[in-house]
Formats: sequence, C-alpha cells, structure tokens
Amino acid sequence: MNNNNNGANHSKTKTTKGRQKIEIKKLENKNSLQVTFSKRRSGLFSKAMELSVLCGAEVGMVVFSPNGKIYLLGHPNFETILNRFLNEDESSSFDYHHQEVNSEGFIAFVQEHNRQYEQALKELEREKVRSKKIEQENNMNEIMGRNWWEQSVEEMSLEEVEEFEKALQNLRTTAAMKLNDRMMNEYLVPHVEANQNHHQHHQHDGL
Amino acid sequence: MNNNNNGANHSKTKTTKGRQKIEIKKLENKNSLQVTFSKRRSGLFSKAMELSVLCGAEVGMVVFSPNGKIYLLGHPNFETILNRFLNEDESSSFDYHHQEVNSEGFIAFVQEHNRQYEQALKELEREKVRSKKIEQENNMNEIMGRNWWEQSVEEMSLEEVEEFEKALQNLRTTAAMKLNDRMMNEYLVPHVEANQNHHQHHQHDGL
DNA sequence: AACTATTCATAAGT
DNA sequence: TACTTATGAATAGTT
Repeated sequence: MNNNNNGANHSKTKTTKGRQKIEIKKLENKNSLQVTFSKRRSGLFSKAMELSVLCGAEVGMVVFSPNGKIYLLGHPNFETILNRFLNEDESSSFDYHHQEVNSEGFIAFVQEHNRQYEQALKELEREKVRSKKIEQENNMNEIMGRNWWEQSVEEMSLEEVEEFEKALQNLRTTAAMKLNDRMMNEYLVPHVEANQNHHQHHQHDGL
Repeated sequence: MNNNNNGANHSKTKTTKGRQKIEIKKLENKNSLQVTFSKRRSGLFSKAMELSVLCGAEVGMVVFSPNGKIYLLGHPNFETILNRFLNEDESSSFDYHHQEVNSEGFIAFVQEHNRQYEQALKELEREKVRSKKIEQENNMNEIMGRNWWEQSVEEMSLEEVEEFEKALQNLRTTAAMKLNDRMMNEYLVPHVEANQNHHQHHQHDGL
C-alpha cells in the first residue's frame, strides 16, 4: 500500500530519516504526544478489530486520552462485551445480581461527554486567546499614554509632553483635524455660536 | 539466527515465504486460528501498554478468546478497576468462570474523569471572568478617552464628540490647561521659540 | 495530513 | 509451543 514509488525514484538523498526507534517512556513534547496518541490509538483499535474478526474473539476496550477524552471500542459491539462482562456466569454459582448495565446509555453518555469536553476545550482556547489579545491591547494602550489627562501636566516629563504634542500633530493631519479645528475655533474665537462662549485672548492678533 | 546465511549467502532460494498478506476474515483453520489469536492478542496488549506509557493514556481492555478464556489488560491503574469488575487480582488471564462482577469500579473511574471534566469547565469559567474583567477595564478606558486620537472623527458618534469636547473643557479648567495652552500657542503661532521653555500665554489675563 | 525510511509485527515454515 | 525468516504493516520524523 505504501509503494507508490513508480520506478521513477532516482534520488539518493533521503528525504527523511524514516521511522526511528524510540524508547517506550512518556513523551515530553506535547505536540508529538498528541500526534502519537492519535496514530497509535487508531492503530490499536484496528488491531483489536482484526483480532476479533480473524479469531472470533470479543474485544472491549476503553481508552482515556491524556486530554480526558474517552474512546470506546467493542467488537462485535460494545454492548455485547459489556453485557457479557456482567452476565457471563449467570448459569453457575453466581448469585450476586447486579442490574443490567444500560450500555446504550453508557455509550451515549460517553459520546456526550466527549462532545462537551471538546467544546469546552475549544472554548477555553478561544477564551485564552481572547483575553491574551485584550491584555496585549491594554498594555499597548498603557504605553501609548492612556489616561493622560488624569495626571497633572506638572507630572509629565518633557518627553511625555512631546509625545503628546506629536500625537496632536498627527491628529491635525488626519480626518480628526476637523474636530480639532472646531475646538480651536471655539476656544480662540470669542464670537462663536452665541451660547457657551469663552471670552478671550488676543495674543495672536499679530498673525 | 546465527546460521550461515549471513552475508555470504547468495542463494536465491528463500527458506520461507515470510509473512504473507491475509484477508481480514474469520480464519477457518482451527490451528492457525489459535496461533494467530495468541500472537495477536499478545501484540495487542503490548501495543496498548505502549500507548499508555508513551502518551499517559489509560487503557482498559478485555478479550474473550474463542476458547472462552478472558484476558484483561489495564494500564496504569485500570487494572485495578477492571479487576474489580471481576473481583479478581490476577491480570493476564482468567478462568472463564469468575466470581462476583460489579461495575462500581468502572463507574468510579468514569466519575473521576467527570471530575476532571468539571475542573476544565471551572477553568473555562475563570478564564471567562478574567477576560470579561479585562475587557471592562478596557471599555472604561475607552470611554475615558484613551486613544481618542487614533480614531477618525468621522467614526465618532455625536455623543462621543460631545464627550470628547467635555473632556477637553474639563482639561481646560485643570492644571492640564497649561499644557493645552502651550500647544495652542504652538499651533497658532508660527514662530515659537526654539527651546523647550514656557514662554507664554496671556490669555487668562482676562479671567 | 501526506510522505518516506525505518522499525516492528507476524504469516508461514521448521 | 517455540524459533526463524521474509515480508507486510505500523509509525517516527519530516514537510
């Protein structure tokens, strides 16, 4: 199945090192652990199924992933396995009777569990990304001088004042200029609209 | 394995056909079925163990052989759980007839995972609260005018503009007025002095 | 997720 | 049942 090297493979340079021998101990790298889990879990299930089919054996398996997800396998089906587990020897000396396990319910439970769990994980991921983003934004704003009006000007360093001036100059060159100008006018020209006037300053008469 | 055919053996005649591809369907030959079951069951268990060790997963497995034997595997703790199912201590193989069966252990295990799931949900809740808090803080800052110079005036609603004006008026009546005035001067007067000094404003003379 | 070189599992033979 | 061998399959590392 792997052999699609249609005779045309001339390259000597190996593109990968291929499968490497690994020690059977807990994988440290989180990413490769996830990948390995996925691959091997799948391989394990198909092996179990093969065993069941080839030999007429019944196999039940439960795998709890490191992330808390539950994987179930039952061949010929999980219900059979579970019931057999619980009812195997009702014929013999067995007299403790436990209730029938509702395996359908159990399976449904597991599926629901997995669904919710996955959803929660995804949401958690989104939340984390979101709050990180907001936080960064916050920091950015802090740097950019948020709440500048709250500090008295006396407390501003020269640099801060210059920063502020620069910001205002920028403002002037943008669409915001309109607002700026308007305020300037209100501030400087005594006879702006009739109402809330500010009487004042003639110092630029010279201009 | 040490036999002569190492290296020097150019013989074309293979001693075996080696492993052959087989179809996955019930084996008819009783003998080979038994052999295959034994080999594959063993392989399956070791794969399960590897998965468990490599990935920190928990694996429980039960296999009913075609001959009526039960094989159990549990890693790392699942052994106990599964054994509790059967009230047995031995893990590899059991006689067909065992004693009490109960599912308490299994259920306990599932509950444990439920607990972990609950914890994940709680963490999610905390995350949400956290980012909401940060966001509110952010909004607060926004309302108070942070970064006002970054948005174009066109994007401002009338209310925002008024807010903004009010903020500036406030500014005028505070210590920040000094800075404000200075900028006004610089803006309106082309020939400001070179240095950083406070040359200034006579405009409140009138006040 | 697909690929490849390699290790590992195992069918058949002894 | 156990061992051997050649081959099929699974998979580690990489893109």
